[in-house]
Amino acid sequence: MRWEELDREPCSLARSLSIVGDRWTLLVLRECFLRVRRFEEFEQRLGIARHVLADRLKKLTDAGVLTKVPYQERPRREEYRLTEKGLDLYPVMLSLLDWGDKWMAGEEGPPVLRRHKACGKIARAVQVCSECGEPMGARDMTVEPGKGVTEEVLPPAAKAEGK
Amino acid sequence: MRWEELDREPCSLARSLSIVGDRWTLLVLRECFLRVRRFEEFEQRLGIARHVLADRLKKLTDAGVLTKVPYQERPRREEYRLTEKGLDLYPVMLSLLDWGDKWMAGEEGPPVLRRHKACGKIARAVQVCSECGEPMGARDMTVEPGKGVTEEVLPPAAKAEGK
DNA sequence: AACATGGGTTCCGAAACGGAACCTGTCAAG
DNA sequence: CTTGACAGGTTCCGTTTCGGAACCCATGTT
Repeated sequence: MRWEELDREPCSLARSLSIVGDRWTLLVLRECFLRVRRFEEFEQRLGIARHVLADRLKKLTDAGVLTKVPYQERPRREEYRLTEKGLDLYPVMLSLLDWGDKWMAGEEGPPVLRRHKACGKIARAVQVCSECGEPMGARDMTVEPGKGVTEEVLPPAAKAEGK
Repeated sequence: MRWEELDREPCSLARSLSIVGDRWTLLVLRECFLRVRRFEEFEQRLGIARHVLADRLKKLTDAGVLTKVPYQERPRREEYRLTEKGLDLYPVMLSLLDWGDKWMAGEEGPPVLRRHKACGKIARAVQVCSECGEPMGARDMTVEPGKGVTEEVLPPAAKAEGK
């Protein structure tokens, strides 16, 4: 599996990682969700090398995750904003945040708290089934090949389990 | 922000990424969730360079995400299994899978389908609030600093919003 | 003795990264 | 009308990391 061809792998995880699966991209997107939008502000807050930042912003824009919107002409300046596709990455951020809160926080607990506007409480996310509303854990699921994918892409152990 | 110090950043996302935020780690973990456990099988299914695989497995084991369990003595052979900490990464996998299914699938739809054992249907995950059960979207949340974190870590736009 | 097996380690050239310097429009000040 | 500032990059160079192949090692089989 080569990195440049990840986006054509028959696996949605691999395809997602072709966009967000590197050192910096998800940190850039964290800033986007915190409403950071300008090159300099990304750079200062992240301490990322400028050319790496430029490259990530370009890739995210090309991928349709961010979009450049002008905020002044003469000289033309543009800022980066999340598209719908980008906003849809929120569950990814949230699940990583929750995992970090649970497993990587020290004595002091989570460094940043998230409050749910609807109920006003500090909350974490629970994943439930889109069809029945019951919780979805790692071992509550079976996998099966979709269209255009052969059985072999799934390892024997995973296939056996579906039977 | 230096890569080697990511695990001490006051941000659960950064801390999570210090473990899973590179090219290969989440793909290795995908295989783990598909019940792949042995060095050779990881290598063959992923096409990863052997020393990179050895390094990732060691780091995941050191981090407590995987554990080595012997499956034979003489010669001693060990396989890698997900710990509870590792199984807890399922929401991360699932949210990346769902995003890829939605945004990166072509004409043919998602390459692999996930069926929820509880209801028997092909399903995706929905994130709901652990406190009130209502959906949690990107703009349904506000952030506030936790213990030991000063206001400055949050950008002005994010702070203004909480008011 | 020769070969196979599982799980690595070593070595080398290519790619990605970190840090600093430099470039490009535009405007404001001296 | 030169100088400087600002935002947003690009270029260059030395260090890490990666991809690919070769090699190592304990054991068991032919």
